[in-house]
Amino acid sequence: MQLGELEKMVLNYLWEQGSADAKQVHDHFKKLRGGSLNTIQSTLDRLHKKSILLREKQGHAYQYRVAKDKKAFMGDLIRKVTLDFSPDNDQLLAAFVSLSADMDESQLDRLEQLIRQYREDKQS
Amino acid sequence: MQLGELEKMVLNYLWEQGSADAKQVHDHFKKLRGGSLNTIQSTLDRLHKKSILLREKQGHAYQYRVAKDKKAFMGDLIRKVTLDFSPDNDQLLAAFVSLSADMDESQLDRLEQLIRQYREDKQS
DNA sequence: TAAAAAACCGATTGCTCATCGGTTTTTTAG
DNA sequence: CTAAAAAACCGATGAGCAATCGGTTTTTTA
Repeated sequence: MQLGELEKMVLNYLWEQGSADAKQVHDHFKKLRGGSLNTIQSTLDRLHKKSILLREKQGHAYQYRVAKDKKAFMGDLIRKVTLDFSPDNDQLLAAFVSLSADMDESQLDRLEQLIRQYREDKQS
Repeated sequence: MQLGELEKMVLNYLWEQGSADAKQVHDHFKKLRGGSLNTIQSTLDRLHKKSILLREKQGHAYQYRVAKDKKAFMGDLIRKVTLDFSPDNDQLLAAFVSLSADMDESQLDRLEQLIRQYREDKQS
């Protein structure tokens, strides 16, 4: 399962908006990139079939929203692209630190803080 | 740019071996999954064109090796799939911690240790 | 220098995303 | 209640890319 350019844009829009129907999404994107309502419709449908979007009939039209919040979604994405290359978490950690090569002190602080927080959450 | 199944397997093999020519790669995979030498050849070529593999004529045939080590490669991969969803690093960090939800204490320890080490390396 | 090995080229197949026309179903307004 | 409008659904087309491999050219080597 692979995300296309429009799909990614739609996801970002839906995270911003919380939820929206096809028309709203189309209204937003027709200025930015054109394309018919049908294209948006089928993109929403594709994402829904992939279980990335949830939908619910709210009055007349389906309201779509992303099933997971952004950080969980990104976490899954990272795990997915990573899994083919490292069964264990150790190399994932190493990759992450390598990725952090352009992070500054404050961001490393923040990462440490997140780890602490995560440990606390875990305890409860 | 997107990696296929065979391409990923070849990459893993090359990280294990350090380097190999088409024949060696084919010998390895024909048991596991069949396929002709030509298929391996063009897969190596495709990866080479993508600049993921380096090659150098060593005697008769090209020796292929992965341009980056595994952790740098994975780091790049993570950054790539992530970039479409978060311009800033903050959400990447959050995603990573969310991904870590199934990590145990010892792995969190290890992550902290890697951060410390990274900070030291940075200083020099 | 001829045979063997390797590299290269190009065609085919099988995905999947993007796109949209047309049809059916549902909603709504008169 | 029914006709028009809106929304959903269906199916076709085109583009892009990985996998596959046959055939040809180039290079190596015995």
